[in-house]
Amino acid sequence: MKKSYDPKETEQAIYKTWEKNDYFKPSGEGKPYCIMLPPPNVTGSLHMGHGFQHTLMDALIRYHRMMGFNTLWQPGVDHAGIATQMVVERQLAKEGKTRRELGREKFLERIWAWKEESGGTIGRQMRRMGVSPDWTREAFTMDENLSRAVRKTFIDLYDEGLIYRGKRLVNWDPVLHTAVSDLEVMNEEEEGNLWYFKYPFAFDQSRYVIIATTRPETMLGDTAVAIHPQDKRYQHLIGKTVLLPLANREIPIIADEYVDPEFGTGCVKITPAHDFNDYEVGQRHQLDMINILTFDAKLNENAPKKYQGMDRFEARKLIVADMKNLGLLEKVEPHRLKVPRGDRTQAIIEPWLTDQWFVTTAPLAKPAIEAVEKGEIKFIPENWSKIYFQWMSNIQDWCISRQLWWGHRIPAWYDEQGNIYVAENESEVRQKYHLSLDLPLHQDEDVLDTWFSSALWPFSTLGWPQNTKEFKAFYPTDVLVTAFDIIFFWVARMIMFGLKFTGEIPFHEVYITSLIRDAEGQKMSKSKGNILDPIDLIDGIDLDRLIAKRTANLMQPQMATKIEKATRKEFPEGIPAHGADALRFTFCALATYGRDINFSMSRLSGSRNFCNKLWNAARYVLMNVEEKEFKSAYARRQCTEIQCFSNQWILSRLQHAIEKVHEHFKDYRFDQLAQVLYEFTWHEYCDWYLELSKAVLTDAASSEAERQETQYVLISVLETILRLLHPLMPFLTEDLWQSVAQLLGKSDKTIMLETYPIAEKALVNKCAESDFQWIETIVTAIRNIRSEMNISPSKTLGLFLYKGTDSDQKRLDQYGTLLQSLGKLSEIRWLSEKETPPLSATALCGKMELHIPMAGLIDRDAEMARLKKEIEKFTQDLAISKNKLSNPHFVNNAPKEIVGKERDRAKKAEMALVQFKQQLKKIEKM
RNA sequence: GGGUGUUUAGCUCAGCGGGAGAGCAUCGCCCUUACAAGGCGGAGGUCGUAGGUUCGAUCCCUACAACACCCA
Repeated sequence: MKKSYDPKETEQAIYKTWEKNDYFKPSGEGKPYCIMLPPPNVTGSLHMGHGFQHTLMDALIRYHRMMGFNTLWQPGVDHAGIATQMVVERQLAKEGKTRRELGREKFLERIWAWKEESGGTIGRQMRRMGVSPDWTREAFTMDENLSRAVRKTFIDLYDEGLIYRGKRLVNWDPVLHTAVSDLEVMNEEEEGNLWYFKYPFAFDQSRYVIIATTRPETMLGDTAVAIHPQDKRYQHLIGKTVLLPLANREIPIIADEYVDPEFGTGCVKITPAHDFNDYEVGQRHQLDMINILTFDAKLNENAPKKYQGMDRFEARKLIVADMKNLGLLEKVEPHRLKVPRGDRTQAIIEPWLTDQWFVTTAPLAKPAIEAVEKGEIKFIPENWSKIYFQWMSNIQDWCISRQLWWGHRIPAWYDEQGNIYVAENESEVRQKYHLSLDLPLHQDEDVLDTWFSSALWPFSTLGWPQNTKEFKAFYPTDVLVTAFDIIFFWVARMIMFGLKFTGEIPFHEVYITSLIRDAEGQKMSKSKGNILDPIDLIDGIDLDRLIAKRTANLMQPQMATKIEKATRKEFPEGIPAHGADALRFTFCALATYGRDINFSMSRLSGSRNFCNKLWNAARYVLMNVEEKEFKSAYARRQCTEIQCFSNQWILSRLQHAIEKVHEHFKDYRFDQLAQVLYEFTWHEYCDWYLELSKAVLTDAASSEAERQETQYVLISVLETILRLLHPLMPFLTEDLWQSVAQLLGKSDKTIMLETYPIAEKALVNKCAESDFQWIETIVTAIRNIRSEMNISPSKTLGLFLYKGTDSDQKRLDQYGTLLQSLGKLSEIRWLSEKETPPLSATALCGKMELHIPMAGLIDRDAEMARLKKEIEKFTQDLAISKNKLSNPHFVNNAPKEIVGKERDRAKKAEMALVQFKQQLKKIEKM
C-alpha cells in the first residue's frame, strides 16, 4: 500500500464497477424506501448545492440499502422551460437569428439537439460524486409518459373547474415575452425617482392636484386619481374630474382606502392595467383599463401617436420632458423603490394584461395544509412548517401558462368564436365536445410552467397514472430532501397535486437542507465570481484555470478584474485535489439544522486528512495481520469470548458509536453523524486502540491467543468502521474493504450491499471502559509531565505509585505492561504506605499519587510552576463548590445526584490541594 | 409594515437548566518502525446587551441591538 491516500487512482473505476453490476437498483426485497431526486435542469451542471444535497440523499440511500430496505433513488432532470429556451435563443442570436424566424417546429428541434448535446453533463458529474441512484430509471419531465401525466392532470383540473383561463394582470417579462409566476419575480430595492406631476382639474384648468409617481410613463394609462376617503385635504374633490395631461382624457377623482395619505402628496394616479394595486382599485370602482404597452414593453396604439413604438424608458424621458415644458412638473425627488425583476433575465417585469391560464389553489391548499398540521407530513427541522403554513394560507392562484415554445403545450383548442375545448388531443376534443370534423380548431400556443410537471414528479416518475408495481411499492415516498428556497415553488405544489391526484401524501418527511454559501457567507453566483465547482474540489484545479473559469461568459465583463483579484487572494495556489469522499464527508459534517452553510476549505482539507488517516490505519492493520496466520486464528475465534482488555474496550466503544450513528441517520443530523464517526475512528480507534494493539503485538510475553485475538479485533473493528462510513465515503471504504473483508472470510463483491452494523449490547463492557479511563488518566498525566518538563518522548521514565487503593493495585497488576508501553516507562513501582517517594514531579489518579523522580531530569522551576497552576485550578474549583454547598437552598432543592456530585467534587479538590501543596513545599526546599 | 432565523474560542460551527465542546488556525516538543495530510502536550470564551423566572441560566421568559432571509 502507498504511504498516503490517493483518491484519483480508484474512484472512477470503482464507480464503473458499481454501475455495471446494477448495484443501484432496488433489491426487490424488504420494506420499500424511496427518495425522489429533485430534478436538476437538464442542460445544467452540478453546483455546490447539488453536491451537498446529493451527498445527503446518497448517504440516506446507501444506509437504507445496507439496512436491507428495498431501496429506490429515482433520478431525473426537468426541462427547465425558461432557462433552456433562453440558452438556445442566445445561441440563435449569435447566428443573427430569432426563434420566430425559425418557427416553432425548427426551434424545438434545436432545443432537443441542445438537450442531447449538453444533457448528460449533470449525470456525469453526479457519478463523480459517487451517488447511487437507479440510473436505469432516469426520467425527464418531457418523456412521453410524464407528459401524459401532465396532460391528464391539466384536463382533470379543467373539467373540475379548478383551471380557468382569463384576462388578468400578470408579471410579464418583456425580454422573454412570457408571463412568469409571482415566485419568479425578485423585488430588490433600487435607486429611482419620485416625480411630482400636476393634473389640472377639468372644470378649471388653472388649478390642479399634484400626484407623485415612480413610473411616469404609465400616466398614459391612468383612469383615475385616488385619495384616501378620510383625507381632509382632498375631501371636496371626490367626484370631480381632472384632465389627464398629454393623453387629454378626463378621469375621475375617487376615494379609496388603498391610498396612503402620508406618501407623496396623498394623491395617487391609478393605472389599473399596469399596477397590481391599481388593478384592484380599478375593480372596486369599475374603472376602465387601458393597456398602453406592447409585449416587448413599447408604447402601443393606446398611447398618443407621438409616443407609440417607443420603449417605456425612452417614453419616460420624453414624457417627463413634455410635462416640464407644459409647466406640469412640480419637482423630482430621489427615491428608493422596490423594482421587480425576472429571476432569469433580470429584466424589469411589467404588470401586463393578458389572457392566461390559472390554477385555483384554495381548494387544493386546504388538504395540503391539513396534511402537515396532522403530522402526516413532517418538516425537518420542524420550524419550516411555519413558513409553509404562512405561504399556504395566503396562497394566490397560480399562473401556469408561459408564452414559450419549450415545454408541455397546453391541451386546449379554440374554435373561431374563441370557445375553449380541453382534451388529450384534437380528435378527442371533437369526440368529447361532439364537434363536427370540419369545425376549424387551433391549439393554444402556450406551454405550461415547468413547475407544473415537477409537481407531479413523485408519482409521474413511478408510472402514474398507471398503477404500476413501482407506484404501488414506492408511493408515498419516504423523504424529500431539498433546500428551503423551493418550498413554495415545488414542495407545496407536490403536496397539493399529490393529494389531489393520488389521494395520498407524496412523502412522509421533508428534510430541508441549508444553502451553501461561500466562505464569507455570500450566495455563490456566476456574477459574483465566487462559484466553486464540486468537481474542481474533487480533482483540484490550478489558479489560472480557476480564474479563467470564473471570469468566462460574464454578464458584466467589467467584473473580471475584481473576480480575478479575489480568486488569487483566496486560492493563491489554486485548489488541490481532495477526492470525492473528502468532499462528501465535509458536506455531511457541515449539515447542521441551520439555514446557511459557509463552505469552508479548511473543513475540506480536514476531511481529506481524515481519509488519509483511515487509509493509514488500514495500512497498519494490513501490515500486522498476515493472511495465513490470521485465517486460522479467525476460525478459532468463532467460538471464544473476547479475552483481552484492549479488545473488550474498543468493541465496547464501537457499540456506542454504532448506536449514535443510527440515531443521527434517523434525525438527519449528518453533522453529528460525521462527528461521531470521526471521533471514534480517529481518537479512539487510531489514537488509543492501535497503540494498545502495538503493546500486545510487540510484547514478547503476549500469548499466541492474545496476539490472534488482537489481530481479529483490529481487522473486524476496521471492517465495521468501513461499513459505518460507507454511506458518507463510498469510494475509500469500498477500496479498503476489498482488502480487509477477505481477511474476515467475506467473499461478497462489494461493501455497498453488505449489512450496516447494528450495535450488540452484549459487547458493551462497562468494566473495560472504566479500566481504560484509569489507564488514560495515568498515561495523559505522564505525557503532560513530559511535555511541561521538556522531556524527550524517546527518554524512558520511572514511575512510582503511592497511596493507591486495592483496586489501583489490581489494575496495576493487570495493565502494568500496557502502561509501560504507552507511557514509555522503564519501570513502575508500587510504594507501600511506609515508603517515601523520591523527590518527583507528581500527578493524581483518583486518590493515587503518581511520582516521576526528578533526579537529573526535572527542572525545579518548571515543576513549581506546574504545581502552582494545578493549585490555582483546584482552589477555584473548591471555592465554587463550597459556595454552592453552603447555600441551604441549593442543598435542599437541587436533585440528590447533583448535590452528591458537588460534594465529590469538593472532596476531590480538597484532596488534590493538600497533595499539591505538600509537594510544592517539598520542591521549594530543594 | 408582517414573519422567520442567527448572535458561543482568532475563523467555521455543535451543544445545553447543574463549571462550555469540535474542526481549522495558534504555541511548545517530536521525522517514535500506519500516518508530518502525522504524534504528544498546551493556550485561548463574564456563550450579543439589559432585565426576569429559578437553589442554580450560555440554555427558559421579556425587552433591546446587530446581522441575514422570506412575504407584502
